[in-house]
Amino acid sequence: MPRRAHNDERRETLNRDRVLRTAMAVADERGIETLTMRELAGRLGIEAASLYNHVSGKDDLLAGMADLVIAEIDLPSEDSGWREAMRRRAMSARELFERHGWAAALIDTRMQAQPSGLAYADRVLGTLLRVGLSPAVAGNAFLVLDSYIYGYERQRTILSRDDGGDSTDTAQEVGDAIPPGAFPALAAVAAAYAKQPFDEDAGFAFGLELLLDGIERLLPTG
Amino acid sequence: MPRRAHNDERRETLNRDRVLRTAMAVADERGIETLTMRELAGRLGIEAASLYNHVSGKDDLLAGMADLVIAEIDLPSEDSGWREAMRRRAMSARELFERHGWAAALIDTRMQAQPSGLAYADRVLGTLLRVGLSPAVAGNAFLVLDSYIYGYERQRTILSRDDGGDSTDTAQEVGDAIPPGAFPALAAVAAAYAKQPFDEDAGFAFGLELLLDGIERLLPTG
DNA sequence: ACCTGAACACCGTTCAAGT
DNA sequence: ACCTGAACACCGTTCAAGT
Repeated sequence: MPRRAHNDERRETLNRDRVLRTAMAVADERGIETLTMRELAGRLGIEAASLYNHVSGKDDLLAGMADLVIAEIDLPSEDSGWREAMRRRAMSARELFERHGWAAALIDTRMQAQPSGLAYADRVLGTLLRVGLSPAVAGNAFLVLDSYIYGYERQRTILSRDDGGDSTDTAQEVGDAIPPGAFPALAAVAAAYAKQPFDEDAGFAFGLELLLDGIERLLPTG
Repeated sequence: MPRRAHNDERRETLNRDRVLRTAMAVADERGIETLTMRELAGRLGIEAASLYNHVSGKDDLLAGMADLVIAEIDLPSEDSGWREAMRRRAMSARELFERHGWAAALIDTRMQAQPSGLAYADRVLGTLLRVGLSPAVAGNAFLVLDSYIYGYERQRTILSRDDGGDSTDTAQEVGDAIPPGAFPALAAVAAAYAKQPFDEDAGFAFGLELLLDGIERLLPTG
């Protein structure tokens, strides 16, 4: 019997954090629609009713997951340039959605209600204020950027099916599903992507840089 | 007994369309989260089980609602300029969200699976192809624009609470909720909006025109 | 062809009872 | 303080039975 195992956390101790982490794991592995109180309890080796000792209900559970997931978004250090800072947080959010496919939907609904959401907004707005935007303009820039960043994720998932298939497969399927001759423009685009896959990163950067250009023109020095 | 009433439709006849329209009315009035099969059936004066004669299940019900709601988006006539066409459909989508607050979430998930969604995509892509964009570029432009249009709706609803209160009230609440001194940038922006309300239309147009500018630069003649 | 009644398998949640 | 067992009010859905 070792005095102290390398792994110092006692796995048997159940607390709010372990409940939330396990819930995230369930959502990652089997999808957030399979996350029920009974399923989560089973994973933790307890009864569903016991969960209410650690979270006040399912809404609190989802709020806690949102809080943790927002905290995973990497906010670049304050000394990097504002434009690079906006680019990096956008990229970080997109990486987050790769790890947690359910995150975008949760963040949409609950961003502003979580402590980590306030910290996130404050850091972003602080970066924009520091380079000379007025509070009102900074707020607008923040709104426009995040509309695009989070909106892109939703549209993107429409394009490439949830299945592992890449965008050429999806384009092929869409192309096949179109009644011949009915939607010529859509068929042409689907055919183009079936031949050459859509570059999601480049597609995202295209819109992002346009918005950053516009914000840059609002800076006092520019 | 009149040979034929002005109102030719017999209100008693239940069919898929009337089920879908009633479901939309429930979602409009009480929110989509209150739309249950039992509630809908009650509105129609039948039992929940009878709904399955007209829709194959709740998923089919939501798909049908999405199809109808996408069809409400006004696609401008083909002879107007591409830029005006993009502007008009964006405005039309935003008006749609005023009528049907639940529409954005449904459209996100189901746009591409509905006949009206295919028609919508074909019309938009057709407009972009006609002014000389390649299929691949047109697809990217479509994705970028719709990311912004639908993303803005989600971020906007975060800003202005679902309650009737306008954005100054929300800003005031946010400002009050912030621990004093903790989030100075966020507090400054909230204070600015508490004094002067955020202009949602102008804020939306700011980002939209930036994206349209960028797309315009990709045109062969530009 | 359309509707009903009753049931089924599932939810989130509550609460008295245990330890 | 934390867990269990059993119940409650609700879901979506199925199906035999009616007309």
